[in-house]
Amino acid sequence: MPNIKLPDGKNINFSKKVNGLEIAEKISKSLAKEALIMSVNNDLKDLSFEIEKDSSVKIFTSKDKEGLETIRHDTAHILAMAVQELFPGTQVTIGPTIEDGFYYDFSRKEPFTQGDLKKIEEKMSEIVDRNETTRREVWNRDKAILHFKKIGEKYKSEIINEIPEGEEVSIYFHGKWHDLCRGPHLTSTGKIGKNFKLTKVAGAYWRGNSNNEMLQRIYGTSWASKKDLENYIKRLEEAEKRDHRKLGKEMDLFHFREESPGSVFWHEKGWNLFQKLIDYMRSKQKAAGYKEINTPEILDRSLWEKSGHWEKFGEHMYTSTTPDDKVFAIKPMNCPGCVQVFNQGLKSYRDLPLKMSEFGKVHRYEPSGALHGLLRVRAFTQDDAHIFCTEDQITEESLSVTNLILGIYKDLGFENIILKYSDRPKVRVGEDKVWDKSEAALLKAVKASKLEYSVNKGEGAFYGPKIEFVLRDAIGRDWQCGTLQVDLNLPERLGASYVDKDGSKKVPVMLHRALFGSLERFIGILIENYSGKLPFWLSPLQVMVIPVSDDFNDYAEKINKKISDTGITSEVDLKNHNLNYKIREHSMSKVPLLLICGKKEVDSNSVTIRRLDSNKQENMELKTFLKKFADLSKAPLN
RNA sequence: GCCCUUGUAGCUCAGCUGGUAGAGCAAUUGAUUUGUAAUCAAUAGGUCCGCGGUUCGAAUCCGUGCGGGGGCACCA
Repeated sequence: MPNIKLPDGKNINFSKKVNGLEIAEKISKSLAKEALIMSVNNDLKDLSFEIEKDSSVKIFTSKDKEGLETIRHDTAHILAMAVQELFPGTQVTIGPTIEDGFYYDFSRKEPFTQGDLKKIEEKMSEIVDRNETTRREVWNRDKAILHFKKIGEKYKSEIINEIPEGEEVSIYFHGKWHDLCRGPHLTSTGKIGKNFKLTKVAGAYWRGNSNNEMLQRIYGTSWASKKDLENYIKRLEEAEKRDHRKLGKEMDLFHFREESPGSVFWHEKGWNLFQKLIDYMRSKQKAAGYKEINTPEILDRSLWEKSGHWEKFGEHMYTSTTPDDKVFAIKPMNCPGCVQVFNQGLKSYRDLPLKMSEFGKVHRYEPSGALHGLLRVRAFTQDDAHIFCTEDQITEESLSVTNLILGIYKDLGFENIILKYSDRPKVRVGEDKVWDKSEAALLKAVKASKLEYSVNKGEGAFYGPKIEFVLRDAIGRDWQCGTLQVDLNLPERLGASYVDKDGSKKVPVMLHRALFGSLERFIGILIENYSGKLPFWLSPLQVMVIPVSDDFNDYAEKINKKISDTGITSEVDLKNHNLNYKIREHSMSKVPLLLICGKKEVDSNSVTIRRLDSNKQENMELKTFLKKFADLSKAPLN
């Protein structure tokens, strides 16, 4: 006689054991129709699960996260089913849900082609139409292992083998097809609907380990309604439109070429943007008490051995042998060079905290498959700094770094920031006592920032705990940018010391910090965030002056000169094209302000502004224009 | 690095099953003198990514190297 408690507090009594569907029917006809799965005392269960004891039950539909996830999970099953019907001999492995969709990994000799995806999709639709009933069975472990071995599913039997003793081995049947699965699942294949799409095929290592066999992964997406699916596809298209590689080309900012994969060839405009960012940060850092330095790009092998990079980082380092057989490495990080600057001359406790910044270009030999436009390169410029301080100064210095970073992100249009705090990993250097102290100091700074943060246990660097700054862009994507790391290792390794109050030599604590991490990467993020429509002050070309016809070329050149003289980056377009053509061309290359001049403007010594993405015309006197935009064209420094 | 995929004019792309390449835009020249997102015409432009092979003949087929893209692994 189970008494079922519903989320709204109501109770329903049943005279005998009852399943989810029956409960839903009792609540309402429409709920029964839409019900997908349920939770019984907070455990997700199939609707067919029979409840014998008093329980709290919640029914989920496609409007709930749980419902949608189950739809995706079922779609993954149906994908596997379709693949095995079409391509007998293909082995199944795992098929979880992921953000916005699902995937399934298969083992099969022949690769799946794009054409196969179409066929598989059709087969999936067919399976949905067949509306095969789902049945759950609990099997004995050994029987299950034997069974999957016998039918040639060695990956499945391997998985079952690793299910802890005592845990149920549940097998889900959709018609005849069956798979080991934890569940829960929908009552039949018809329930998933047809709002799915297979998106791509890719390779993936079995169990995510690069020593293992490479499987074939099919990605897909599945939604509660056709509209949701369409919206998702629109979202992908929107992201594609913002692709910085495409916009970089269109805006003439940079390019890549074969001779130096993963290294940027900056064009005039891109380099202008790059320099603007550096100038801006330079001012901000100066105001925050940093001293900018610069250290060699190429340093002797012995330094890298001492710092530990040779051993820990060697496979990512470019090296160079001179004609007289000396071995140098091109720096992959700036820290050793910076410590050497600290080491030059005696340092006193009075010098601490000593903050040294460096826009250092580093080279790292990244695996070819990792390269991705500006976002993952082999040569990049870090907005790096190292703060030498005492243990007692860690919290205060971390806070001041956090404030600096947040201010800068805000100026650049990012206000949605999350912190990730990582503490000691298993393999590490330094005494636990020192770790205790530095972790506490760093965490205190994290809390004081009042930002949302997550703790990543054991994810810190081997030399110290760290904070990472993650920013969320205009279309909701997260990018990890800044970082702040406590280093309990390097200063000692490289023999850094200062003279304390009592005259004794002490080893300073070093904080590594980067604001964006990589200028190259950050520019990529900026472009995508703004769809190339950068804020006025960052635009590499701020103004394009366009005469209505040749007759006004002189006037156009004259005002272009005046505008340029105020520090605004301006050009004039005297090409033999009509006005419409020029407006289109410069709009597409994302120039924020177009100044049109013709007879009207000459007569009144004025300009007519057309802003990017607006077809309104604003006429104003040249004087007014200069006054209004000269300041806006500069970095927002207080 | 691994799997799949891809590489044709400055850019975007066409070129079926092998017969030494084509469009649009851009460029150049000329005409046009334009008032808010493509004026018209002519001209020029190519080691079809590199190397090797099959073939009478290769942009096309095969091998290999390099680069790009999508993932996986990596992001110390």
